[in-house]
Amino acid sequence: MLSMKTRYAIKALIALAREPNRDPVLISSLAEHENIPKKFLELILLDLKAMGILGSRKGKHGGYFLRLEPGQVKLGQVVRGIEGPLALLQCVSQTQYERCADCPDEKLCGLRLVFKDVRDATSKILDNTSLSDVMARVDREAQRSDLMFHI
Amino acid sequence: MLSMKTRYAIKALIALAREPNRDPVLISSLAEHENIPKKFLELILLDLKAMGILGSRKGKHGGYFLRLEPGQVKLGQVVRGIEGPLALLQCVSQTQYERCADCPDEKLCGLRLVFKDVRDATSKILDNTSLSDVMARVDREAQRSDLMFHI
DNA sequence: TGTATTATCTATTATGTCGATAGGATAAAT
DNA sequence: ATTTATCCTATCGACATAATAGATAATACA
Repeated sequence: MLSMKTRYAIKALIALAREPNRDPVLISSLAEHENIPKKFLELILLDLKAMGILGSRKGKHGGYFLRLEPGQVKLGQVVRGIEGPLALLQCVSQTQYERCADCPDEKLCGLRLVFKDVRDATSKILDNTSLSDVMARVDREAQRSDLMFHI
Repeated sequence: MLSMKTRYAIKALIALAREPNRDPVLISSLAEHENIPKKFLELILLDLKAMGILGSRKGKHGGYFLRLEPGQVKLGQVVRGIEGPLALLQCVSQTQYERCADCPDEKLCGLRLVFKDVRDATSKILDNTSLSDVMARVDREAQRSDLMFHI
């Protein structure tokens, strides 16, 4: 299961991606609109800034803003940065590989073979889905249900 | 990441699936061969028994044995039973669906749309991979590396 | 019947992570 | 200088994880 932290992170990013002029958005306003505890959100945004995804400005007219194009920010990067590796086993992680302590022969580990497939499938999706993809899907869905409503 | 418990469970199941005559295997022998803390393994096997996958016999000549055909035991079932839902979000879980507390409109949640795809991809793999599939892949891999050795 | 053998049950422990909060330090604008 | 905001460090309680301990119940066999 994804942690709250990761979910908040993605929600915040999508909200910031929807901001028209890349104007800085206040933490408090973001927290309020997205229903995220403010103090918790502070830490999350700080992380996202450290990852190079967000920029910030202090003082009046300050806040957080997207530093990259929404199409450039992939969910895979965000999840890895906040949550940790996508893989379900360390020994199949690309970014955080680590040998299993007790594994006698990694080549012959059945779990590893299967969960490598799982990881590949997961990263294939998350590394090819950007913030704009997510927004586009939501918008399409919104349009669809709006159409349904008018029948 | 998968918990140790789940990893131990799958390893134990594969070991039991390799047992030729479905003879009961001692917890202690299983624990030793698979490098699993014995007392911990006890609890795991108990769970697998409750799930109907294993049977057991007490006393002399007792132990645990597979109750189903290795081809019938899917990794998806095992992971769900020990670890919990495959989905990364409750709101896309088939077996443990639960609405997100704060979500204003589930239909229009971008996360949900993406992580439903991830769940589908994951369960497509794990629900179609049985213990015999895992064994077969390992055996094939063993043969391959054995061949390499003899060149 | 008795005894060794083995799984079963219940409780407990240590350690760590998660979600969240608190309070002050720092930087920018006016 | 003062206000406005992010930035930083520390801390909290609740829960999960990985493992251990010890007593109980069932079975085989002599």
